[in-house]
Amino acid sequence: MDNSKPCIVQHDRMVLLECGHCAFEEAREQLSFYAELVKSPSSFHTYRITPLSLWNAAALGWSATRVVDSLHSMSRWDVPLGLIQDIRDLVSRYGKLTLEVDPNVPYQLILKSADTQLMDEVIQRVGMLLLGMRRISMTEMAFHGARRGWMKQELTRLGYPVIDLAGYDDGQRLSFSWKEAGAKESFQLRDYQKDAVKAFEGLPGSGGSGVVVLPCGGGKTVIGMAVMERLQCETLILTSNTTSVRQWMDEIALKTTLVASEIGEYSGQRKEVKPVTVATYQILTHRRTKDSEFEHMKLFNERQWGLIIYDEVHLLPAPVFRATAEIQATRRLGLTATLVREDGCEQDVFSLVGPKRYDMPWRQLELKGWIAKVDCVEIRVPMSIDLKDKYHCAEGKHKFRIAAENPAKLTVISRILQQHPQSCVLVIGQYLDQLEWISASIGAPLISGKMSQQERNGLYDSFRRGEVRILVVSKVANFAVDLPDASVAIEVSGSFGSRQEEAQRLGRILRPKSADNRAYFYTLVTKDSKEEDFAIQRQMFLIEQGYEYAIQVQPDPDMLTSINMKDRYIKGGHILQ
DNA sequence: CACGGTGGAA
DNA sequence: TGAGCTCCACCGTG
Repeated sequence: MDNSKPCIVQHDRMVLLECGHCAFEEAREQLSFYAELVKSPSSFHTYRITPLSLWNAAALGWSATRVVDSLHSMSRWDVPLGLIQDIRDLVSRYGKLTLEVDPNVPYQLILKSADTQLMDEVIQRVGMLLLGMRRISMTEMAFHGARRGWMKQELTRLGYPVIDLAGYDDGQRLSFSWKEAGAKESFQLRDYQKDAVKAFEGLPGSGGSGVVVLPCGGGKTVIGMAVMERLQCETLILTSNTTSVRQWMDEIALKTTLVASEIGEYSGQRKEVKPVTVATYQILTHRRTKDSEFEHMKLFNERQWGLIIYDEVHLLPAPVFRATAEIQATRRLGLTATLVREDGCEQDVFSLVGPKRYDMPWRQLELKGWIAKVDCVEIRVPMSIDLKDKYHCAEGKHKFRIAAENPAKLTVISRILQQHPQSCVLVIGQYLDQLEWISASIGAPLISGKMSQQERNGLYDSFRRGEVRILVVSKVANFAVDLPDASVAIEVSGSFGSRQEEAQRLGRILRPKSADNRAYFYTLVTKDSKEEDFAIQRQMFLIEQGYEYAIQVQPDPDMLTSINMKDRYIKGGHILQ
């Protein structure tokens, strides 16, 4: 055993990383390339090496040897031989199969592999299902190009992801450029943004489809536009909501020579199809009734798109995968801050949009000063004795809510507000009752989905101007792209364990700060309740990105204090000005 | 036809 | 494990 090493590598593909070890940071960085974090109890982070995590590494150019060497250099004991073999096997599978066009038969593709045994297996496994597929030699199989996406999906499921070299249609040409240097709007791509664009383009023949992972505030729209600018073609942009649709349109009009008449909005309100069209996912998947057809999917074929951009690709809904399978000859760029999905469709993103081409760890952007340095604190707030009784008597499904709405959280909120007397603060939560109560108690306005868009905008503006220092916000914070930036966020409750949600919320305070470039993220969790477990699950993604949550445990309650507090509220008095 | 409100879907 | 929010289509108004 070698205690100078931070990891324990197990034969079941799990890797335990000791927190607080002096080589922790470096090991975390290495693991982030080829493993995914699955658990993070206090003393050891648990990573899992999965086929998909290895294939994404392979797509970034990692060899099996490099993965094994990396593990070996961090492992306390010898890396299990079985695991080494697994890694060699899995990594080698990536690219055993390639997809190319048949130079002789139009619309025909050829699946190739030097491994004839593998070819036999593929024929056996997918051959029956696919009409018109035929073997043309020991190492080659031909099929119709319309099945390209379907084939890639099947082969990934089979465990042999194919490298797609069949190329792309360039689509209708569209000439434009960045607004010229010297103009007021001119700007420079940051180095990492240039790298991301280059990584997406790949070497000639490869690239042209895949995912770029960047934190909130990393400039994803800029990367999308930069890819468009390189390709000079008509482009379809899909994104999550109408505000984001307008943002894309505004950004494009502002930074490029494209003019408004060339940029269309395809949403519930407008149905424009122009050389650059921005649409919501929701309109594509909209159906009048449960089993009528998707009437807007035709958008994919309404023009000769040369590029499709999937903004927030982690939200891509299942029916859009199906449509995506049919347009594999079109270049595809996925953009996201968190490639993790809670529904296990990572594999479909991988096979249909493409592998991860670029990933910038959040902490590296922080070091360079592109985003704020954030202190994350988890505060464990005990329940009063009354509440403990209520909690233990409640049925399973009510327990979580009782814990989440623990009124003792209010004292902590007040204390935090006092600690940051000058800062702009967002109080973010899940339950409207709780938020209304908090809003009334601290005398700060509440923004929820009930509030009209106009009223929201008014409050956003006051907040931006500094007239309102504290905003209480519901789940609107998860969606509202126009919510102003703050430097302190207090999460008072959250949903079961959505890693995405936590990332979104942290993203609200990541924009660089003028003075010391620091921000604070507090998450309030009721001690000894189910909420603790969900909090851990939520935090997973950010821990994977290298954030650490300092844990503060509040002393057990003085029962009188919390009763007093409730009385004061009921009498309508504000606890804090 | 521009609205605001309602109900269904995810 | 479920509450909350958004988006879309429809249907009234004036």
